[in-house]
This record gives sequence, structure tokens and C-alpha cells, in this order.
Amino acid sequence: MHPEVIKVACSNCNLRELCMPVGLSDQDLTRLDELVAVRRKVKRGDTLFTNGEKFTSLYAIRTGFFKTCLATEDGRDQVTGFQMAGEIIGLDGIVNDQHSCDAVALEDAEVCVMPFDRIEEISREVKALQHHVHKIMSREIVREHGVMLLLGSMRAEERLAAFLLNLVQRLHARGFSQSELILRMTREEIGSYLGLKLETVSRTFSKFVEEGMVEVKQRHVRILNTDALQRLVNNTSHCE
Amino acid sequence: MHPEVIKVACSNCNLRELCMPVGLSDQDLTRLDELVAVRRKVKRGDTLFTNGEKFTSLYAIRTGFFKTCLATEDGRDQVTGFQMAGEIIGLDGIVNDQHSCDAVALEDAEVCVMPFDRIEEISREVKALQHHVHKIMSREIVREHGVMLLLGSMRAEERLAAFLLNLVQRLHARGFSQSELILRMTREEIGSYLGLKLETVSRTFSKFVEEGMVEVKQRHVRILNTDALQRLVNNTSHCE
DNA sequence: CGACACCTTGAAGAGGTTCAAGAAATGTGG
DNA sequence: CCACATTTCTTGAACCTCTTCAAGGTGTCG
Repeated sequence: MHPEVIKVACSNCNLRELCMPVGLSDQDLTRLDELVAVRRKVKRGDTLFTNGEKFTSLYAIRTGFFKTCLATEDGRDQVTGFQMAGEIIGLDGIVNDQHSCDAVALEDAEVCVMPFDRIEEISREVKALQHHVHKIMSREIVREHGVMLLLGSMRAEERLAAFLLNLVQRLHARGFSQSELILRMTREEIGSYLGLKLETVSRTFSKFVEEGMVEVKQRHVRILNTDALQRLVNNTSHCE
Repeated sequence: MHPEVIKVACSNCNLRELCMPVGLSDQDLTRLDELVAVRRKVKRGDTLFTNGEKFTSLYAIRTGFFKTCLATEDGRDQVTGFQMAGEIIGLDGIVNDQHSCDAVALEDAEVCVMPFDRIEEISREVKALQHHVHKIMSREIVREHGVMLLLGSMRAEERLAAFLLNLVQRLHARGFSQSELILRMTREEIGSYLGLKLETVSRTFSKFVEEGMVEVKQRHVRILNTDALQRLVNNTSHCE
């Protein structure tokens, strides 16, 4: 099915601290290596899984960048998140044993395939892994609360500012610049995630540039004034 | 601390099939009874937990109705969900060992307090419970995806229609009417959840009444035309 | 019964969308 | 490697939905 697969081990993966629990005994670490069945490469534009597909595994992103999106029959389309190296995707599939959204690679990517029954099996023996899995799911719930706050109460500028700050913050945690980033997604995908039309995203970028808060050359963004963006997000002037 | 507490057992709770896994052996059922430490009553308007509070337990709602909401320092306030009997709240607290939102009772309520370390302990022994916990968290993630779709791509009428249909559907699953319901929340709370102002919620209700889709007397709502509401939600005319 | 919270409705206004056109970047095939 | 097709991005102008502000009505609870 997927010819692009390689056997691997977690215990000496350089991303381990991002996607796995820390402070394990050697014994537990050995158990952990049984977690990842194989790796899988996903070409840009291809899907890792799609809505309706049988759920078998969670995926830890090793390299590359994904979006997850919900497409309904009637043509609505909502990007529910963007995921980068060290993050886990596929959690949506557990409840009904099938995925309820699409995961699309926005650049060539490689993931670790972790069969979920194996995760549950090892979780029953390794407390730290069990708690880690719970934390990952809880983190996703809290993240989505934040998106609801964004979609429910912020104006366009505030949304885009929050989006940019969130992206650089996550990239910075991975060793990239605090102020510079390359957007892996189109204006339309940003818009879908933020509940805005692509034109509004574009206009808002232009506004930020005019005001000297960022430099934008297509998908290259340099943040010139983090504080100003942060102030936008924390703005009290539009709320009761 | 909480004087209103009573010792109880899950195994013969009439809500068990809503919040607990089914098809357990008698032995497993006995283990399950260790799950609920106590029950706790929460008066209307009081909080079950608040943002920043130390996380210790998940709560299964026995009776009553809650909202969870996110209030930021700068005055933003977002209702992230409404919860009714048989539903589990508190999942947000796992990731950082403290709650990240407030849970407020919208009517007098009673919950089963399930200390999370005990949940994890028993999960390691009872496979069905382990998987059940995973499903509950995954379900919450998927539910929030749906809210993101709503907030990101629907217009006011569509949002309110989706909201009403979701509520009656859940109430119906609990043995209540398919067409009649009493709203436990204010227009403002509905608006916060749906990303609308209370006036817009009120106007949209009035519009539905004019069009003969529902009857509304304050918080009493009778749905006269479910299909019409459903068609609104599935409307293709405003999407690409 | 009076105070307070909640709801409804109107009118004006703002923010975002839609439609449209053109420019810039990207990818493809010869 | 260049020319062309395609995708992506930007910007303008008109329009529309929802918000804001305001006033009055309804319901509820001590």
C-alpha cells in the first residue's frame, strides 16, 4: 500500500522530547520503541488520512507541515488546524473508529505511524506514556478552546495577529527564528482557519505592513513588532 | 470544603450507559465503583471549577446543566460548550494540571467526582475503561471541530439552526422531546457560544418564528419544522 | 410590588464579503 | 531553459450581514 516505509526507533529520535514523555527508565524506553511501526512519507498535496477512512494509528510528524480540514457535502470547508514537526495528528479518529477530517501535507513530510492499539497496550504498562497520551488529547482540546475564542470574539486583525504569534512561537520552540517565518499555506487556507475570506487576509497583511508591524513578501513574513501584535490580540477596546 | 457530598456506586446508576463503557464483567463493574469518590451538588450560578484552579478530577454530570467558558483578562468571554446529564467535563485540566476554563451551573446540578489519578489507575487494569476515556476525549475534539466549522463558515441563521438541532438531538437521546426544549441559557450565552451578539440571536429567533419554523416563548422553544432547520444548516447557496 | 435581569425591536453604522481585474509567483512541457 | 498556463496574491468598489446604540417591554424573584 505505502511503499515509502522504514523501520525506526523512538529512543534516539531527536524529536522525542516533543512527542514523547521524558524521564523514562531504559526499560520503558525499550517498550516505547515498539510504538512506532513504521515511518511513512507523504508528498506535498497528498493526504495522510481522509474523512471516513478507518482509524488505525496516530501519527507523529517528523518533518513537514500539515493542515487538517473538515469538508462537508454541502461545500463548506474548514481548516481545523496546522501541524508541524513533533505534533501528533489523528486523534479525531478514536471516537468512531474512523477519521472525521482530512490531513493534507502542505510540504513533503514524513510521519511516524503509531498503531493505536499498540499505544493503548503500552499505555497500560507504562504510566508515563498513559499520562502523556492524556495530556496530548487535553492539549488539543485546550487549543481548540483558543480557536473558538478567536473565531467567536476577535476581529480580523486580531485573528491574524494571534495566528502569526502562535506560528512563530511554535516554530521558535523548534529552534527557528522568533521573528521570521515562511507560511506553508495559502491565504485561502489561513482564511479558512481564521473564519475570513482570503481577500480579508491579504488586506489585513497589507495593513500590518503599512503600520510597520511586519514585512511580507508572499509567504515570507518577518515580524518587526511583536509587542504591537500582542497588544492587538489582548486588545480590550472592543470588548465589554 | 464541599459539605454537599454523598458516597455512591456507578454499577447501578441509571446514567451509566451514557458516561461509562458498556458490556463489562461483574468484576470490572466492581472496579468501576471505585472511580467515583463522591457526588457534589452545585447550585445554579455557582462554579464547579474555575480557570487556574488545580485539576484533580473529571466530573460526570448526573443532573443539571452547565456551560464552560473562557474569560480572558482583557474582557473577552467565550462560551465553549453547554453540557447536560451524562456528559463529562474537566478534560481541559489534564494538560497543565490546572483548569483552563470555568464550568458554571446554569441550573441546580449534581455531579459525580472522579479523581483523575484513580481513572488512570483503573484504566491500566480495565481495557474497556481505558478505551472509553480515549473515546470521550476524542469525541470532545471532534465536537469542537464542528464548532469551528460553525464559527468559521456559517451565517447567523445557520448557526442558530445548528445549535437548536444539536440541543434537541442530545435531549432526545436522554428521553426528552424531539421538538420541544427549554433553554437553560440566556440569549447572551447562546450568542457567545455562536459568535453572535445577543440582539442577533434574538432577531434570528424572531425570524424563525415569522417563517413558522419554531415557536418561541422566552426560553420555551418548540421546533415546528426540523427539516427546514436542517436545510438551513446544510445550505449550499452561500458556499463555493 | 418594585427592582433587576432578560428579551425584543428599530435605526444607523462598521467590518467583512463579494465581484472583478490585474499582477506576481509557480509549475509544466516542449 | 524559456514560454505559457495556472495558481496565488493584491487591490478597488459596491454591497450585505451583523453590530452598536437606544428604548421599551416582559418576566422573575425577593
